[in-house]
Amino acid sequence: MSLKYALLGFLTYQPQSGYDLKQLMDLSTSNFWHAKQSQIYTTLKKLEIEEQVISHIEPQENRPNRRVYEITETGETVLGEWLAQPLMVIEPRKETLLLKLFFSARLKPEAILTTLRLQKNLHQADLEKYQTTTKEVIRQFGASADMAADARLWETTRRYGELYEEMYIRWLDETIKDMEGWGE
Amino acid sequence: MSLKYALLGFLTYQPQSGYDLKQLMDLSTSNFWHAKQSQIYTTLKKLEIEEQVISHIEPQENRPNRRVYEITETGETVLGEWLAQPLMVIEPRKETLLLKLFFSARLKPEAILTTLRLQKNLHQADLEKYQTTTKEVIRQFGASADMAADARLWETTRRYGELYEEMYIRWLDETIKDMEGWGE
DNA sequence: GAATACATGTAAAATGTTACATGATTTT
DNA sequence: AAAATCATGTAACATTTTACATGTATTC
Repeated sequence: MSLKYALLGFLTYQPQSGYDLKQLMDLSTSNFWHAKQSQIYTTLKKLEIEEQVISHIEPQENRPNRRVYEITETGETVLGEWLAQPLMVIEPRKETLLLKLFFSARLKPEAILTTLRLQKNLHQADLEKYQTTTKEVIRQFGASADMAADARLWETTRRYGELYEEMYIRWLDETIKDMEGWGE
Repeated sequence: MSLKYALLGFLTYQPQSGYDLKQLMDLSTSNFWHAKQSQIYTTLKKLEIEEQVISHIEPQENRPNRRVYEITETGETVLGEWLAQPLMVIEPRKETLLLKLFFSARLKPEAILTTLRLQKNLHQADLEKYQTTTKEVIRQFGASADMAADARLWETTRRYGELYEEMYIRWLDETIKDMEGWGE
C-alpha cells in the first residue's frame, strides 16, 4: 500500500528508472521499507495509469533502454496528502523468529540456542552498518545545503535502526543467558 | 507463509475452531504474529486439503455450528520440521511511520511532532499491556506443571514486546526533543 | 434501540514473491 | 570461464486485506 508513496517520494528528488529506484531504496529505506524489483516495475506502471507519474524512454547504447519516470502534479498532490495525514495506529509486526520460539517447547534448548546465537551475529553486522556506512552516507548528503533538512530526517530513521538493533541484541543476550540455565 | 505453522502450533495444544484460533492469536502472539479471521478460515481449509489437519462439525443450539480442527500426524511432522530449521536471515521490517518521516522535509515540524506525540501515547499503552495483562496471563499458564516449559518461552516473547516498546518510546522521545529544536 | 459477541464463510482486490526470459559488459 | 552488473519486464503464484452475507443472543 505504501510502496507507491515511497516511489513518489523518491521521484520528488529527480526523475529515475525502476532500476534506480530499487538501488536507492536498498541504500536508504531498507531499514524500514523494501520492495522487490518486480514489484517496483509493476507499481510504477500502475502509477502511470493513475497519472501520478509519466515516463519516457532514454535510449542507451549496448544496454537496454532506460524507462525514466517523473512525478506529475497529481502525484505531488497525492504524496502531499499522504504525508500530511498523521498515522494513528501501531502497525502490527511479524517476526518469524518469535513465532518459532513461541512453539519451541518440544525442541532441545541447544537447538534454540544455535538459532539465537546465529541471529546475534546477523544483528551485530546490521548494527555496525547503521553506525558506519549508513551514518556516513547521510552525513555526506546533509553537507549540501539544500539537502540539510532531508538529511536531518533521514538521520532520525537511521537512529531508529541503530536503537532497534541494540534492543534486539540485548533481548537475544538476555534470552540466551536465560536459556543456558534451562539445560539440567 | 508462516501462518500455517502458527495454526498447527496452536492445534498441538487442543482441537479448536477458526474462531477460537483467532481469539487465541490475538491474546498470545499478536505481539509478533497476527492474521485476519478470513485468512485463518482459508488457511485452515488449505491445511485440511494437505491433510495436516482434519475437521469435524460440532452442532450447537441457537448458534452456527462449530467446525473444530485437529492436527494430524502429518501436520505434527510438518510443524516439527519447520521448528527444527534454524532461521538464518533477518526479516525485513516495514514501518509506515518511518517512511513518512523520511519524506517529510516539506512538512512543518509541528505537523510531524503531532504524529510523534500521538504515537508515543499508543506505544505507552502497548508497553503497559505487556507489563501487566500479558505478563499475568503467562504467569498463570506457567503455574500448571505441564505448561511450565511453554510459559518460559512465551515469557521471552513477551519480554521482546516490552523491550521493543521501550526502545520505540525512547526513539520517539529523542526524535521529539531533537525536532523541537528545529523550529526557528 | 444499538452494539457487541458468537460463528461461519465467500469473493474480489491488493500486495508481494518467485521464476522465467533476454543479452551485453565488466569484474573475479 | 564464471559470476556479477546493467536493465527491462512478464507470468504465475502466494499472501493478505476488505467487503459482503447471515442470523441469534446478550449486554449497554
